[in-house]
Amino acid sequence: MKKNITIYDIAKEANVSPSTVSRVLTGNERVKPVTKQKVDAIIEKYNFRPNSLARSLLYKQSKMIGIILPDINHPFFSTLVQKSEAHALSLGYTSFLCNSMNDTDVESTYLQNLIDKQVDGILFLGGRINQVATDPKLAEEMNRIMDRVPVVFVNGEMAGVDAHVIQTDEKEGITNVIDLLHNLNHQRIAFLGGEQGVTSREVKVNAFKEALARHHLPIHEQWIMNEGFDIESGEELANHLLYLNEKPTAIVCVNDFVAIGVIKTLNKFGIRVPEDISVVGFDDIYLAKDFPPGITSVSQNYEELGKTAVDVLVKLINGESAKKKSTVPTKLQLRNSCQLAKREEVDKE
Amino acid sequence: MKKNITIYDIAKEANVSPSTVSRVLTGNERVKPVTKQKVDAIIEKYNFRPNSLARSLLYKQSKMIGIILPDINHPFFSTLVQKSEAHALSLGYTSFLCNSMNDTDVESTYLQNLIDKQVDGILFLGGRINQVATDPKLAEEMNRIMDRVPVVFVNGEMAGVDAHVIQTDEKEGITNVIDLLHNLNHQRIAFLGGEQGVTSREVKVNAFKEALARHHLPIHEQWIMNEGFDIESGEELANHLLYLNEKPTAIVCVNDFVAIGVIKTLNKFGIRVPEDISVVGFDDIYLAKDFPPGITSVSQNYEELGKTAVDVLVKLINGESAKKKSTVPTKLQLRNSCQLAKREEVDKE
DNA sequence: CTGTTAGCGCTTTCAT
DNA sequence: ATGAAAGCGCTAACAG
Repeated sequence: MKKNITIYDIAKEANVSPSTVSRVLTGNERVKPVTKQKVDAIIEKYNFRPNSLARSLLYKQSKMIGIILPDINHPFFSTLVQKSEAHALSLGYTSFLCNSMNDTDVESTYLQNLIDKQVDGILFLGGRINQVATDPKLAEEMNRIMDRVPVVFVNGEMAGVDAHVIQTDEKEGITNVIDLLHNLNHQRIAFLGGEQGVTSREVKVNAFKEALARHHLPIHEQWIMNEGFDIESGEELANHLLYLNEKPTAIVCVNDFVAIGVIKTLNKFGIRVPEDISVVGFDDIYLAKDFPPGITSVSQNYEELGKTAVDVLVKLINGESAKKKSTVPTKLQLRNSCQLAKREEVDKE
Repeated sequence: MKKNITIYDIAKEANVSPSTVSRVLTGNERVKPVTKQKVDAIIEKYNFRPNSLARSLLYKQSKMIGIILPDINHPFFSTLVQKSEAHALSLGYTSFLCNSMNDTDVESTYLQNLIDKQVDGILFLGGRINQVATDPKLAEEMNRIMDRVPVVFVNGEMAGVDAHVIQTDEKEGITNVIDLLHNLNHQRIAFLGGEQGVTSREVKVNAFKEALARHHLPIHEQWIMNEGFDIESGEELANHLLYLNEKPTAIVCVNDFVAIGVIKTLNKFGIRVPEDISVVGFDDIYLAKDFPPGITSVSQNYEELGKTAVDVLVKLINGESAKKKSTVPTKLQLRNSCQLAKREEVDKE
């Protein structure tokens, strides 16, 4: 391994002082063209690059941001993170991606680590900021972190933590779904998936009930079931649903994974989607269009969500003020998993 | 934002010298218990953490590694990266995840960036190390990088670059697949997907042909088609296949995404999987078991692949020697997308 | 236009 | 057991 070359080495070989090399490097101050060329040649020759750690130490900014997320394997997060990372890079920031696997201890470890590494700011997704009931210990920790660097929450909040927030308009998304189903004459609608106490479920359930009420549709509490956010949860919940003797004509799912699980189970029992039951998902992950029959889903505006989050964070880093709460609209993506309610089903009600 | 607190602040408040605080921090040298307690109390009080940039500057190691990957949205990579990141963390290394989106320019940018940030080592996946024909410019760049920090390639190689390599035994995987299909009496087998010139396809195609030959099965060149690695490619290729008047009884796909696309198209034309045509994928992404009818696939040993890669990298970082080339075995995951070839098809041959 | 100097925050000899 | 001083690589005054 080559010895680490420094501006001193360059300076010596060019017969100039380190400051001159530094000036050439930063371009902040004038250097005589001849000198500059000489220095540039040697830099080129050794393929020299300034140590950005040393710079960061001096500038007191590292041009690094941390992104804490609960699961990189989930298409929602991987897509969002990819957009965020790309935008951050275009702004000169390198990202530390930190996979917490939804474990608050891991989150804490990473938060600490990011602070130690002197990141300029942190983007926080999922995990502790998604709990309806905030753990005061975790909030307190969050606040201590925020004393040191700006933090932006994406799709979450914490009681007692006054962070900037970027949010998908989940309520709007679900409302549109119910409007659609209502227009398709569905009257018996279920909501499946998510975990109790996790906001991204609670917000949706509330919007769901509100929209049903507005359309004077019945709310069957036994059709509102939670379990988790993954495919297996969808399978299990659909199983439960099929035990009941009254069955819905449409199922709204907390996300596309759950929708996939639900469709799998329904199909297993010979129930066709959408002919017998309509199913709607949320997130519009890239699979939604490929999983048969093509899942109607609420599309998150990943690009805008990620971009906005990074923009707000960078503003805060630069000491500028930013909107405390930004909401990003959704878009209903129509596919084949929904259709008009069957006539006889409508008559039943 | 709180002023950045340093060991000097701690030292002053504790009436000791900065060196003493440092000693308490590192624990490398003895400090009188009373003094230590006093210092610890103040550290606690201010929630002080040493600036790891300053440390890195001194120690000449940053405890950061870079991971360059082509697409974080692809389950193969997201799973692998997650395993690698977790293992690295357990070894005290924080990871920079760098999404190149398969763009060699972006790769170069990131490589540079990682060097600047003084990472201790780099894990390289996909992209330029997956080309059968290595671009000399890119190889040269790679070599310059390797002069500075250790680099480990995962599932790839570059002509003229003498890097350590961790590889999935793709040949073994495909060979097992053909053995399976042969045992199921398939004689007419196609290979779909991948891009010409990309090793992870070429290796598989070669293994495919070799295995067919070994079983004295015919190789139909028109059934070996490439296009890409995504779902759309699978759909398109299946379309092409259906134009031909001779059709295979089984299709081996370069990966699970292609298999999903193939199944989608076959189903669209009323061809059932596995009743009419058997399909096999590769990677065993988490969807393989969920996409109907459940895709038989070659499972990559993500855990071991990631762990081995990180272990080798860390060895190199520590100046230890490591095996130049490690191969990780695969495991055939049987599901429902393959079955015995239909009798009449067998007779046809 | 360029060199000298000090200092970012930390650790580590070398003294005491 | 502890303090003083030097230095990691770099840049920004301050001189000249």
